[in-house]
Amino acid sequence: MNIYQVAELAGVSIATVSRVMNGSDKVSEKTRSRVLQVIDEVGFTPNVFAQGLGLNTMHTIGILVPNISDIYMSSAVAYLQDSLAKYGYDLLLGNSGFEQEKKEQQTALLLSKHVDALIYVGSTYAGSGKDERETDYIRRAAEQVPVFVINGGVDGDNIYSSVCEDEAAVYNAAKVLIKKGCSKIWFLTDSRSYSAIKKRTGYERAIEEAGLNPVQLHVDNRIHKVRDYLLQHDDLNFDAVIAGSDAIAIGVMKYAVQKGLCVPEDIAVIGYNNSELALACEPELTSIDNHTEQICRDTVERMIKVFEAGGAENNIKRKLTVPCELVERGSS
Amino acid sequence: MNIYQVAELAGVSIATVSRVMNGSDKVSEKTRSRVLQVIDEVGFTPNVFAQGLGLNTMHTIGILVPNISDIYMSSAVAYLQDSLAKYGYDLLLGNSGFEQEKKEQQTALLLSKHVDALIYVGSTYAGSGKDERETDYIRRAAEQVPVFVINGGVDGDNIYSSVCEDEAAVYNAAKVLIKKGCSKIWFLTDSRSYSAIKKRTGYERAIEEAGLNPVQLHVDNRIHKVRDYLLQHDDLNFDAVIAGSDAIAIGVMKYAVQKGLCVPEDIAVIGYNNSELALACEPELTSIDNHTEQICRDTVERMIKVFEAGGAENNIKRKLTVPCELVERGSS
DNA sequence: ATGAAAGCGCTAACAA
DNA sequence: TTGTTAGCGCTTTCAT
Repeated sequence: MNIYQVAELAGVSIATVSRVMNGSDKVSEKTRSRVLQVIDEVGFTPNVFAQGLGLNTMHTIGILVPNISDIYMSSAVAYLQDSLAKYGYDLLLGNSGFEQEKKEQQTALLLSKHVDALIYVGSTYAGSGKDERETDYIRRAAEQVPVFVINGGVDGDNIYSSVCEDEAAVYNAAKVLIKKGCSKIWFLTDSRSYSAIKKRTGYERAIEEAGLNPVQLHVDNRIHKVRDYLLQHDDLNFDAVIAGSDAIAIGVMKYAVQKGLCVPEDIAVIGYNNSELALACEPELTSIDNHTEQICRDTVERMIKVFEAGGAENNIKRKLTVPCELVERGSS
Repeated sequence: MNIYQVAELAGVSIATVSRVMNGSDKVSEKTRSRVLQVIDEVGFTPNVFAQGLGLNTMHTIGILVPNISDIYMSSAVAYLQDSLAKYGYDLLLGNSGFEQEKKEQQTALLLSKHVDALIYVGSTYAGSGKDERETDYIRRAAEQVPVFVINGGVDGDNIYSSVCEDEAAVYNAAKVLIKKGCSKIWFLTDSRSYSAIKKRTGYERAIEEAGLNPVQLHVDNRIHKVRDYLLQHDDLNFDAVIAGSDAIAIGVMKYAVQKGLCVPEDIAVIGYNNSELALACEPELTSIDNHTEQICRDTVERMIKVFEAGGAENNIKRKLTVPCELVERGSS
């Protein structure tokens, strides 16, 4: 069923049908209702390809995540999907992994589908901050469509980012541990991304201010991997750990169990993301919540505004900063 | 950059460029390499809308999940995405929730984007099994594109489903508990879907065979909700629980902690899905693994076969049955 | 092996 | 208010 057949049945031209479909006000009530009647009867839906070919949009947003099975990413996608649906946008999903090449490749792929905007979820897309060229592909993408980066700062025209105050969050978390009397506080992370660096900076600042010694370990973001890694080293002597994710934090708790140590008495543990995992362990995990839901919803709101501005000069904020919150539970 | 400009630069007609892009063998080596050269230089990518308009496909698969932030669904999506990418397919994602109306609506939406196939993830799409009409919208969708249901059996033309042997899995799990001496084994679930019913059937069969008394509770799929629900009732007397999900199982463990009961000595617990949550708790959770990864990969393989058959009569299995596996850990 | 041209279904500019 | 028509960029059939 296409627009020609509908036009025929309604006894009007295709232009009129198109007008009705697009809610033009230059159609008489009579005609409109007749056309709507036919549309309804035959169940006509416009062909999105034909629409897209002319308008060069399909009301679809491309979303890139490094790993959709990560509980943090998948919640973000859920929030985005929910917000986008309210504005009638669909979601084309890419899973890019953490490698530069795949990120670029997936970006090209989404762009080739003519998405209306691109949303990158995760600080991995902001690169390590060492080399500007790491994020060049994002700037290139931004030449075609507005780009949004969730939880990562990328500079450039047509790029809008939201970052959470990871540095302050970890700084505060470390302070809390110090105040509780911990003196050998270690920092465990799985990533060398932009946000991982900010976290570390906050960590080091707090530790050094207190005249303590910062120790950082690099581990996999998997519960058992972390536990096993720690068990293999017998030169460990920390009395607290701040982790770059909840899974890592729980890995530390597993290590404690094996060693017969108590959390938080012998080892205090603080995780990151405040995911469902934080509620699963015992004691439950103190975790830094970076307000993903709010960031996602704000991002969609900004996106709509950018669309409305239509590429014109606008005063929409390029960089949004969102505070984190330390959710204290039994592990600290 | 479009095909006309490429043709111009290469000094050939658009037909030839099109042939080169599509790997036709009716192009001389000379011409081919000249065209490829130009394509590469100018970075030409064919417009997918124009392609789609003619061919009515965009090499995109629609995936529907009830809740992408659920760890089980998001892993499934990750596996699907990964397998699909190998065949050059992208993924249009819909989050439908559990309500009939939204499911139908999202289905229509994905179909309107002319996806090449539809994949439903989760037994919720198989309905409760009480009323055939609940799944009519799936059969209607299948008139347009091949439909695949992961973890749910739906009958109909052009519909391919994979179900795991939930009944046998729960039956065996219950047997294991009985053998360990448990006599008050309860079943907790959050769902009334097809697979929930199969699980219950397996549970009841094992319990009744042993001359015991089946008790089923209906709860939310949230750790703390389950714990609080149980805490509010003081007429509970179970010595084992089989749960419809890992989150529910962990909720039970939380209840045990509050009550000062030991797992598995006082209460043995078995979860479902073998997700990351099962590793986060202490003791770690015995859980039924329904081999999502394998199901997802098989589904994609079957999809490709269906495409190759091109709607012709084929002997591709309509219903795939996959066994589950009880992964025993400390909680049972 | 290559080119010309029709057609895919829609939107929007222009005419009436 | 309504209709006519020219694109949008590609694939494919039919000539050559």
